[in-house]
Amino acid sequence: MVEYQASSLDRVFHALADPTRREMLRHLAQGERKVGDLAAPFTMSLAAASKHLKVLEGAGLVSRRVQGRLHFCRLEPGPLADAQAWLSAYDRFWSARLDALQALVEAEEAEPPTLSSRKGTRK
Amino acid sequence: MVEYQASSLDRVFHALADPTRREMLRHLAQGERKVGDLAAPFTMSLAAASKHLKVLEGAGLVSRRVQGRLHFCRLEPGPLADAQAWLSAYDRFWSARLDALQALVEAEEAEPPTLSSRKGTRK
DNA sequence: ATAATATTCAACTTTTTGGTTGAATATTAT
DNA sequence: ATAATATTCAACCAAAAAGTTGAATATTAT
Repeated sequence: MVEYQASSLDRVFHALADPTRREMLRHLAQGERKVGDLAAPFTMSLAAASKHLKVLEGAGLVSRRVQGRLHFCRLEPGPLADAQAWLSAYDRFWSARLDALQALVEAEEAEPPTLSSRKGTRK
Repeated sequence: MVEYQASSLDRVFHALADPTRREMLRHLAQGERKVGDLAAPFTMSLAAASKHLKVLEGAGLVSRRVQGRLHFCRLEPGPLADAQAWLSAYDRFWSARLDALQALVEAEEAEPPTLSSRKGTRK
């Protein structure tokens, strides 16, 4: 292994690979939340939830503002945009796939099925 | 932990969280590749690279066609689209951020900064 | 000052991950 | 038949991840 340092994308995708953390982000999308509020929906201990939050922070997906004993977390969307940018390099693949499907459908619409047409009759 | 089964998104994001695997996808974006060709750029053993491929397959990101002793891998873009769909739920956050920036820039272009200009002037 | 609340920290456990090596399997070439 | 090639499999190892519990810290309320 000996990976001296995980890249930013490594950390972001890793952070997103856990359902607890994705759920936390979903809540944060509604606005700022206290650590305790973010932890509440889960059955795990508060310490465990706190660790998940640290992973999200480590990936830059969450920032925190401490006010007294309360820690308010907020969503930081930048790294999500980075992930999306990486994925968008592959857009052409599924758009190509969809284009092919659509072309098929349109061809069928233009030329309605006859007795000789094979299994593609829809609607 | 006790996670009885990882969800599809879990597997996809996990697969993307490793730079070796992302690099393999990048090569696969050029077209079909043999296992050996995919492994070649890396210093790790072939067995290790083969395991990475299995993770990609497990996430549905790669399929394989065996022809004699050659295994040809191809990119399966569907799960990437799923990941992108999940991320797109957060589009509004960074677009909001960018809109704010753009508004600032446009405001500066329209009305060049003066001594009295504050930061909130829009359109 | 004491108690309650919000959160982290430290130590520990179990599972998963990412890597190794050597042997096994299957296919193709000589 | 033998050798070379392409790939996986199995056993193992070390490090990281995900969880636990109990103690520590800091803040607010009584």
